Amino acid sequence: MQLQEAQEKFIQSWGTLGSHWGINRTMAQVHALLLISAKPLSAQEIMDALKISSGNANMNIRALIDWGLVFKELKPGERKEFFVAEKDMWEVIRKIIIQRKKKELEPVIKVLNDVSTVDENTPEAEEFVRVVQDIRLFAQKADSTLEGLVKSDQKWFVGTFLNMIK
Amino acid sequence: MQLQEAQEKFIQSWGTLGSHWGINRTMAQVHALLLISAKPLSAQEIMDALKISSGNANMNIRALIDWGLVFKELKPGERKEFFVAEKDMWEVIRKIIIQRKKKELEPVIKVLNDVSTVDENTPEAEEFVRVVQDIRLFAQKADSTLEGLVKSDQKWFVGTFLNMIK
DNA sequence: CACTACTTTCAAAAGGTTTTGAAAATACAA
DNA sequence: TTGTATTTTCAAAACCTTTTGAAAGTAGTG
Repeated sequence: MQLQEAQEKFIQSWGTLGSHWGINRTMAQVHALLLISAKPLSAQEIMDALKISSGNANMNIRALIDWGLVFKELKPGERKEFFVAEKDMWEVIRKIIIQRKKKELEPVIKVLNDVSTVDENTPEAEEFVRVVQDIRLFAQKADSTLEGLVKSDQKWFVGTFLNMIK
Repeated sequence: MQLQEAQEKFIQSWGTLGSHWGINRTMAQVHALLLISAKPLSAQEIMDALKISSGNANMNIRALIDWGLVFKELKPGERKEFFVAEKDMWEVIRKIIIQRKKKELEPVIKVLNDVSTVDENTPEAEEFVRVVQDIRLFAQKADSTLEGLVKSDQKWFVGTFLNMIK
C-alpha cells in the first residue's frame, strides 16, 4: 500500500472512532494528521491536508489544545504557529478519560446522589431507590478506578491491564 | 424529594449519559424508564410517560432489544406486548461493550492492520508505521481485555476492578 | 369473514451539530 | 504608523440524526 493512501485511511478511521468517543470527526482527523506527521504543522498545512476552512481548523485545534492532545509550538523567526500531537497513546487515553470523567461521570454521580434521597414509602419508591443505589455503587467504583488510573503512571496501568487478561 | 421528580431527573440524566455512549437520548430514556419501573410496561405506557410518538417508541424499544438491554414479555390473555429492562448493571455494561467493541474497535483494528503494511522507505513512512504499530498494540490489548471481560462472570470482574484501585 | 387493538413503516419535518468564509482582530515588521 | 501575514469570530448554510404521525400491516376475537 502507498503511504498516502495509508495515511488517508488512517485519518478517516481515526475520525470515525473519535466521533464515537466525544471527539468530533474533524477534531479527531486533525489529531490523526498531527499524530502521523513527522514534523509540526501550521494551521494552513492542516487546512490544506484535510480540506477544511480556517474557522473549522482554528476551532478544532483549539479544542485539541484544551484537551491536552495537541501542543502549540513556536519556531524562532516564524510568525505563524505550529502544532504537534501528544503521541504517547497512554497519555492520549488519560487525557480523554479526564475530560469524559469530568463532563459525564461526575454530573451523573451528582444526580444519583440527589435522587437517592427520595422517601421509600411505596413499592415504586423502593424499587427506584434500589435501582439507583445499585447504579450509584457502580458509578462510584468506576469513578475511583478512573481516578486512580489518571493519577497512575503508564507502567502500572499496563501491568494491571495485562494482569486482567492474564 | 418527591418520587416523580426524582424519576424524571433520573431519566433525563440517563438520557444525557447514554447520548455520550452510542445510545441515543430517547433509547437511553426508555431504558431508564424501564429500569426504575417495578413492573413491565407496554409501548403505550412508554409513549405516555416519555411523551414520544409510536414510531419513536417502537424504533428505540427494538434497538434496546437488539442490544440485549430490554426484553419482551407477553402476559397471558393480553394482546399487547410488555417490556422489562435488564437491571443487572454489570450485564448492562457487558451488553454495551459487546456492541461498541463490534462496531468500533474491531473495524479500527482492521484498518490498522491494513495500513501497517506500507513500505518504510522514507522518514515519513517510518514515522507513520511507528505510530500505527504503537496504536495497534494498544488496540489489540484493549480488544483482548474487553473480550476477557465480556466472557467473564460478574464476580471476577468486580474483583479485578477493585484490585486495580487497591 | 369483519372488527378491533396493537405494531410497524417511512417520508417529511424538526432539531441539533458542524462547517464555511467573510470580516474583524491581532501581531509583527518595516 | 502602515502594511501584511496570521488567527479568531460568528451568522448563515450545509449536513446529519431524530422524531413525528398517518397509513399500512398484523394478529387475535367474535
